[in-house]
Amino acid sequence: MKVLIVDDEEMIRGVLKEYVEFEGGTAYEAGDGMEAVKLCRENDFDIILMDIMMPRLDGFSAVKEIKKFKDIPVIMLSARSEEYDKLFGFEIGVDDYVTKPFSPKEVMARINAVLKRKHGEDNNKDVITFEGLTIDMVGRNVYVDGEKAELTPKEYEILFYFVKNKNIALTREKLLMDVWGFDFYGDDRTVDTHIKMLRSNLKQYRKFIVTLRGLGYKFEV
Amino acid sequence: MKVLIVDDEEMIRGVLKEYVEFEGGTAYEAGDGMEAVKLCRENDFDIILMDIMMPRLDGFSAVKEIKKFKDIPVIMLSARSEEYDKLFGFEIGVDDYVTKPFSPKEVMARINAVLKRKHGEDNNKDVITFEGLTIDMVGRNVYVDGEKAELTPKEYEILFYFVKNKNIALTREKLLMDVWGFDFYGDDRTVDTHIKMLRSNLKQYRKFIVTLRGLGYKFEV
DNA sequence: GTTTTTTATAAAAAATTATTGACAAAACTT
DNA sequence: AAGTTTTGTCAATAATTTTTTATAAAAAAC
Repeated sequence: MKVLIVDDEEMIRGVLKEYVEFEGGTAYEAGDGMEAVKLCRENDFDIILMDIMMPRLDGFSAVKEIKKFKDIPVIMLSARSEEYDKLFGFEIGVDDYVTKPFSPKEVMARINAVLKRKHGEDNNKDVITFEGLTIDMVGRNVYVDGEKAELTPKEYEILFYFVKNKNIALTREKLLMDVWGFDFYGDDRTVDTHIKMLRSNLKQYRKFIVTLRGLGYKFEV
Repeated sequence: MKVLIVDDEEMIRGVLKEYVEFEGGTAYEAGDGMEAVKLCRENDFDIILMDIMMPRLDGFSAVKEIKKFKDIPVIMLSARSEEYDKLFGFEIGVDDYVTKPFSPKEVMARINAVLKRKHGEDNNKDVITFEGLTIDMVGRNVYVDGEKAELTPKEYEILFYFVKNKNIALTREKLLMDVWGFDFYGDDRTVDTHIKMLRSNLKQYRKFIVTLRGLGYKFEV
C-alpha cells in the first residue's frame, strides 16, 4: 500500500508516515500541492492524504489537477471544519474528510475504509451503468435505455477503455497507444472517426464523451 | 423470473410491476423494508428492486438484514444521488444502483444484465435446458427439441465449456487454452471450424452461439 | 471580423475477419 | 490393416470493419 502524505507541516507528515509504516504501508511525502501533483505524475499511489491550506498550491487545486490524469482515492485533512468545505471537497471527488486535530488511528481507520470500499467496487465491476447507459464488459453488451447497441470491436474497446479511465483526460496519442497498440502507425484523425461512430451509437449518451480541444477526449460522468 | 419491488410509493411499484410483467416476469410488492424482509423469508425471489428512503425500515438496513439469510441480487433505487450513498450501497452487497427519476426501460436493462451474470453462477447443474436445447453434461447427451444430437467429442467439450461460461465473451485463445489445452499449437481457425460443426448440429439453437467480431465467441442465453 | 487551427462528418478505399467447403492427417473400430 | 470417424489446415469468398481522404463546421487566435 503506497500512501502519499501531503502537508506543509513536517511534524504532521512524520506522525502519519509512522502510522502508515506501522501498518505495513509505504509512505511518500510532499510539502505542498505542486510537489504532490509532480509525484503523482511519476508514481502510482493507492491513496492520498491531502491537507487543504498549503503554500504554492492548495489541496483542492492539487486534487483537481491530479484527478485530471489519475483516479486515486483522496482523503482531505483540514483545520477548517466548515460544512461548506466538506461539500466542496466531495464534489471534486474526495472520498473522505478529516478535520484537525485528528488522531492518527482515526486517519488509518478511514484509509482502510476507503480502500476497502474502492476495492469492493472494482470487484463488482461486471456491469456498470451511467444513467440509461449500461455497459457489461464481461458479456460485451452495451444497452442504451434498455435497447442493445451494436458496436464494432473498436467501438467496444474504446468505450471500455473510456469507462476504465472515466473522468480522465485522454490524448489521441494515449488512446492510440492503449487501444490500438504501440505498433499503430496511422493518422491521429482515425480516433476522431471512431469517436464519431461511438457517439452516434450511444445516442443521447454521447454527452458522456466530451471533446477536449487541442488535447483529445474524456469520458465524463 | 420473480422480482420483488420495494418502494413506499405505490405508483412507482405499479409502473415497475407493469414492465416486469410485460417481460414475462412475476412482480411482488412491498411498501417498506419490514415487509420486504418478511416476504423474503417466505419466498425465493430472483432479484430485488429496493428503494432507500422508506418508512419503518430503510432500504439499506433491509438489504443488510435480507443478506443475512439469503443471497439475492439487489438493485437499489434512490432519489439521492450522492456518491457517498452509492459507495455505501456497494459495500453491503448491492449489485447495481439507479437514481430517480429513472425510465422503467433502463431498470429492465439492469435487471437483465445483473440476472444474466448471476445466473451464470448456478453452473453446477448437470442437466440444463435453454428453450428446446437440453444439455446433459454427465450423461454426455444433447437434445435438440427432444431429438438426440450426435456430437463429436470436441463438439461436446466446446458446448459444455460454453454452457459453463455462458454470457461471457470468450476469445479464441481462451477457448483453445481451456478446451484444447495449453499445449495446443494449432491455428486459430480451428476454433471456427468446430464452431461451424457445432452450430450445424444445434440446428435452430445455433442462435445461442454468437460471433464476437474481432474477439471470439459467446454462448448467450 | 477575418484567418488559422482544430474537430466533426461522410463517403470511398483498404484492410481485416468470419464462414465455409474441400481435403489431409490423425485417431479410433472392426 | 483397411475402413470409418474425427480433427485440424488451408484458401476462397463473403461480410464487416478500419482507415484514409475530402469537405464542412466550430472554436480559437489574430
